[in-house]
Amino acid sequence: MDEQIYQKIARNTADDCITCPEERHCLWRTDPLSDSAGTEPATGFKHMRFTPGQAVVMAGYHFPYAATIRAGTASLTRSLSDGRSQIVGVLYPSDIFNSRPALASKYTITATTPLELCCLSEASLQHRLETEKALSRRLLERKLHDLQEARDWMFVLGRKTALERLASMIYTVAERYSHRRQRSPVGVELSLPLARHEIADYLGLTPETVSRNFARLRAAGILSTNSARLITIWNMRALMEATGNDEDGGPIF
Amino acid sequence: MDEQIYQKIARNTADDCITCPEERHCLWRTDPLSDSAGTEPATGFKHMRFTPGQAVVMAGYHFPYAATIRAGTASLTRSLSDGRSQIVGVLYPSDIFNSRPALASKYTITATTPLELCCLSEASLQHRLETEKALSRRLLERKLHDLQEARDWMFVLGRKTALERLASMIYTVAERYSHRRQRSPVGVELSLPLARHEIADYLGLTPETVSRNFARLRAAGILSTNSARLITIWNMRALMEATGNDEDGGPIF
DNA sequence: CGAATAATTGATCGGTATCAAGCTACGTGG
DNA sequence: CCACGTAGCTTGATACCGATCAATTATTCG
Repeated sequence: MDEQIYQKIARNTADDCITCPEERHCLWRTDPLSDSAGTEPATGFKHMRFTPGQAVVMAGYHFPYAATIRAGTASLTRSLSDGRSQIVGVLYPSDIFNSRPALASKYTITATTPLELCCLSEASLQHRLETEKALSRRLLERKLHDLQEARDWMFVLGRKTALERLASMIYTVAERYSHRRQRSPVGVELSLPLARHEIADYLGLTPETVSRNFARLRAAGILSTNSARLITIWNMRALMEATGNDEDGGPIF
Repeated sequence: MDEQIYQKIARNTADDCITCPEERHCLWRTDPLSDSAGTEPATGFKHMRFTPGQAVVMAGYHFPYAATIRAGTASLTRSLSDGRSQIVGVLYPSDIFNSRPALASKYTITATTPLELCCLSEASLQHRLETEKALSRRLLERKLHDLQEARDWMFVLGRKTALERLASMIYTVAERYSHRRQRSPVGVELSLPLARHEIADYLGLTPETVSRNFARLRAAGILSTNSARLITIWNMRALMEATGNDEDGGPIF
């Protein structure tokens, strides 16, 4: 897959960062404190859309852009030829992937909801990394955060029970979307970014076990499942307790 | 714990980067292509030693240095108050940790063998990040590598069997130390960086299960255990196959 | 409305945890 | 140098959680 193919996918020929819903958190934004602030309008972006289930990159292939998510969610998946697969990261709006576009991707990246990307070519990325001093620092901060997230999830996969894993995922999603979730009279309604089999691959479980543990959370009155993706959390406190995490992350003696 | 306490631990008052075994791979080295090359000799380092089992930092506490490993190994551990714990990373010579010394550590960092660190204070780190252009790029590359390692390990924890996990760990260690491992007439002898209970915490298993699977690898003639830490690998190919990984990491259709 | 796909529920199996008992290696002191 | 004690490692018996296989129900989409 080369750059030409992706040219055809691009829907927005004009750069519309001004109307971008993620403009404030976008890594590609020109820093107001930067030397080039104002002198050079944001340029060189390519916007792409993908439908749920559609692969953005296949493992082992080359995707010639570094990208941020404008809207929707995507998954990073590591697979084995025997069919086992594990989602090693879920990407939400403002997240970055493929930060070294020159190298082949080690993961398959798949849209899990309707997805909009904002892409920057290898050349543009290199140019901006050299001219915008703050960009590499911002990128480093972001990747340090991703690293911490990955390591936190290693604990979930290595040491938590099925119920704790599911509760952990739902709680994380609820926190991630806390600024935009819908409040119904009593509960908190939210749309999960993953289908059941994707949740299973994220939690290191089977879809059946995920289903059974949704049933347990329902039976405990913690949440209800309105449709496959849509749930209402009735007791956020109990959900938090079901994650198995300590009350506060403070030091332990 | 503040800087004064760590002053006392420091054994080497002089900067001996010239004699450092990791000098070639050290992140703190002054880049020969850098602007300040030669003008400013490496300075501001503090060397520390720790004995096996000794904690370098406790989770929730502050360690006022960014550090690289000169010699030995250390573990990054995430723990819960109910006793569950998971090693989320093993640090080898030339690895970096605590790259944001201003923040409290989320992990407990423990020496798993006799450990020698080369530490750089927050102030020195900031200074070097600002004056040495290449440093932040090198640090970013390093952290992107760590992130990939963490995600690869997520697959191990989420989807592999006990035997595959153990084989994966041993194979990784064998690769890591391939440049310095001892070759006996037939086998490859190597010293594991972790004790059994630490291996268990790294693999998301119990020490009993780890032991049983060492027995299985022994029975298969793949390796022998000379002492708790020292093993001889007789069949590297079979060990690789026991990891469950695909032959090559290429794309799958 | 009907077909295909996804999700749920049920029954059984198996792998790893747990509980318990030796064993081994190492350090300490006589 | 050896007796002893301790901690870590190994091995055994049993239990349980989640996987697997199978059937049913729900949902989505043409």
